[in-house]
Amino acid sequence: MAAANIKEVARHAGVSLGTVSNVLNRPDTVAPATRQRVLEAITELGYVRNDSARQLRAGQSRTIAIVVLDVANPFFTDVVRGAEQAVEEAGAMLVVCNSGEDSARERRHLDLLEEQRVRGVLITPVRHGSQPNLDKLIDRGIPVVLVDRGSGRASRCSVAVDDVLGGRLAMDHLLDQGHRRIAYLGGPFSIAQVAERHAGAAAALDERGDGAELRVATTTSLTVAAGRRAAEDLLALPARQRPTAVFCANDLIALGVLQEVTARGMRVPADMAIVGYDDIEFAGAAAVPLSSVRQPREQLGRTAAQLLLEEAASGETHRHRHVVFQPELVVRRSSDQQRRNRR
Amino acid sequence: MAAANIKEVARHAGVSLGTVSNVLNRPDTVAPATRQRVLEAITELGYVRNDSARQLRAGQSRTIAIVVLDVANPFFTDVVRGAEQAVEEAGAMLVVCNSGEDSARERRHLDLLEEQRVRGVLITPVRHGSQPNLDKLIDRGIPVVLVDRGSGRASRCSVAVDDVLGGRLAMDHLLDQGHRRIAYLGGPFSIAQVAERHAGAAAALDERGDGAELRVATTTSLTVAAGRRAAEDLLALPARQRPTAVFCANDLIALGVLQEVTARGMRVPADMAIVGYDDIEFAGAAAVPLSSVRQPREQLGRTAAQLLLEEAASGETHRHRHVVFQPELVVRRSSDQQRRNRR
DNA sequence: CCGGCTGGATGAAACGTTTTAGGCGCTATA
DNA sequence: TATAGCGCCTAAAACGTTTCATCCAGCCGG
Repeated sequence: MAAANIKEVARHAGVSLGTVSNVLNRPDTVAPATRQRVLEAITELGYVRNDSARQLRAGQSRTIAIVVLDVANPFFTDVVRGAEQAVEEAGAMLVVCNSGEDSARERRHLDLLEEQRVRGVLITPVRHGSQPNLDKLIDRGIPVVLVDRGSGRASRCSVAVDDVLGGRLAMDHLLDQGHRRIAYLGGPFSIAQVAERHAGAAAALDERGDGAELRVATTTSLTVAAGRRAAEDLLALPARQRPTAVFCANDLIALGVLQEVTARGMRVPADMAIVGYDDIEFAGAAAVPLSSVRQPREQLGRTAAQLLLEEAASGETHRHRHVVFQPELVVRRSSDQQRRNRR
Repeated sequence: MAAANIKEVARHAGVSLGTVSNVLNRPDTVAPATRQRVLEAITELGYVRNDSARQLRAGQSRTIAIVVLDVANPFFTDVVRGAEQAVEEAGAMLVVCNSGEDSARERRHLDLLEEQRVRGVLITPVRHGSQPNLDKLIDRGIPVVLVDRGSGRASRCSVAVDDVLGGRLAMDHLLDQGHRRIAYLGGPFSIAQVAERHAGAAAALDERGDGAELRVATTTSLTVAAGRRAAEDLLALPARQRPTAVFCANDLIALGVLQEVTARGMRVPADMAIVGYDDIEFAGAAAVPLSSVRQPREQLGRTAAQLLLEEAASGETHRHRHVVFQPELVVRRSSDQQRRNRR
C-alpha cells in the first residue's frame, strides 16, 4: 500500500494538483462541488499528507521541543504537561527530549533538533554559563526559552522560579527550628538550580550569623539513589559533627536521604530533619511526609511554551521577557519538631 | 543568518553538489583533499543538514515514537528510559507522545506521526479491541509494537507482562493473609491492563472458593487523585461491609488510597491492607511501604524498541514476536499482618 | 457589444536533499 | 598499443508539497 500522493489524488478527482492543495489548506477558495470530489478521492485513496515535503517547502516544522534534565523526575513531567497544554492549543506538536544531565546528550539532541528545523526549543540546560549550542540555534533564528532558569542574557526569554529565595526559605525555616549543624545536599553544581538554591541557603545563614554552620555534600545527580549514597556519607560522621538537618536540592534526593536514614534506625525529624525542593506529588505521601519548597510546575511549562509561541509568531518585533515565579515553603512532618510525635 | 544549503557549500568549495552529499554520507568515496575542502566550507558557512529534504528524498524519517498513557506516571517514564537506550544505540531519535488515557488525543498523535512518516511506533493503546488507527499505520508499512499489552493479532509485535498472573499473585497473597472482603480499584476497564489484572484476581478468588468476596470499584483514571476519591467511597461503607484489603490497578491509585485512609485516621495494614501494581520507585518509600506487583519496566521499553528496530530493518522477512515477562510480588508493610507493628 | 472584474481552476517553479548514470583521465594488463 | 578497469567527480532526476502568476468563463455595467 504505497502512500498515495497529492498528484494521484488530483488525477483521481480530475482536477489539478494545485486544487488539491487548496482543498487542504484553503478549502473556502474552491467550489463546493469540486471540494467534495477531492475529499472523496482523498478518503478513497487513503491519502495522508507528507509532512517532510510540507516542511521542506515551508522552511520550518510545526513541532516544538522540550529538553529536560530527567524525564523520570516528576518535577519535569509536570512541567512537560503544562507545556503540552499550551502547545496543543496552538495546534503544534511537542516532542520531549531527555538530556539525562549529560552535556553530550544535550548537544546531540540540539543538533538533531536543528537539523529538523524545529519551530522552537524549551530547555533546562545542563550547564549554565556560556551555551554555544543554544547560541547556534538562536543565530539560525530558532527561538529558545529557558525553563526553570533565569537568564542574564537578553537574547532569549526565560521562565524561572526564584531559587535563591527558595534556598532562603528552607534555611530560615531550619534555623527557626533551632538547627545549628545543617547540610546542603545536591549536585552537580554546574546545574544552575543546584548552585542557586545553595546560594540562597548560604546567604540566609550568613545574615543570621548565629554560629550555625553549613556543610555541603555534592552529589553526582539529582536522583533517589544519589540521595541514599549522600546520606550514607553523612551518617558515617561522628555524632557530634553530624548535621541535625539536611536541605536537599530536590525531592528525589530528599526521599533517598529519608530512606537511608530510617533504614539505619534513625528518626526523622528527631535525629535528622529533612527539607526537599519541588514538592512533587510523592513528597507529601512519603514515609515521613516531606517538607519541601513548592514550585508552580505546570504553570512554568505552560508559560514557557506561551512565550515561545509568541516569539515564533511575532518574529523580529519580539521583545524577550523574563518571568520569575515565587516559590513557597510547605512544612510537613520531616522538619517539624513540634509535630514530631503526632501520628 | 539564512541557513546555508548544500549548493552554497558546493560553490564555496568549488565542487559539485553531489560531491558534498558524498562527503556527508560516504566520506571514503571522495579524495582526502577534496573532502577537506568541503568540510572547511561546511564549518565556515555553518551548514546544517536539512532533515526535511533528506526525509522527503528517503521516504521515511529516522525518528521512532512512543505513545504512553501518562507521562507523569513513573511506570511509563521508566519504560521510556528503556526504549531510549535501545533507540539511541541505533542512532535514531525517540519522541515521546502522551495520550493521557484519551482516545481522541491518541488518534491525533497517531495522525501526526503518520504524516511525519515515522519509522515506527511503540504504543500502549488507550483501548483494547479493534484499533483502526493502528491498522492504518500498519497498512502503510509503519511497524507498530504494542507495549505492556499482549496481542491476539499476528499483525504486530508485542511486549507485555502477564497481567493475569500479576492479579493472581496479589489476590493469592491477600487471601493468604486471611482477608475475606477484598476490593479491586482501577479503571477505566477499557484499558487492557486494568481488565486483565482484575481477571487474574477474580480467577484466583474463584479457584480458592472459600467464600471470599471481591468488590470492584471503577476509577476514571490511574492517578493518585483518582485513588483518593475511590478510597473515600470505600470508607463511606458501614464497617461490616467495608473491605479489609484493596488491590489497586497501579501504584498511583494505591498511594492515593494510602493517603486517604491514613488521613481518616485508619491504620494500614491493620484496618485496611493495600497492594499496588508496578512497584514504582516511590512505592517502597511511601508512608507505609507499599506491597506491589513488580514489572521489569526498563526492560519492557528496551525490548519493545529492539523488536521495532529489528522489524524496521528486516522489512518483509520479519516474523512478529510476542514477548511476555513474568511479574513478581514484592511484599512490604502495607499488606503484611505479621509485620504490622514493626517500625 | 465591449471592457473589466471575479470566482475558480491550472501549471510550473521552488524548497534541499540523495541517488544514479555517466564522464574523464589514468594505470595496469594483454 | 588498444582496452578494460578504477578512482573521482559531475549533472540531472526525483521525492511531495505550497505558492504564485496566469488563464478562462461568465457576468455586469455602461
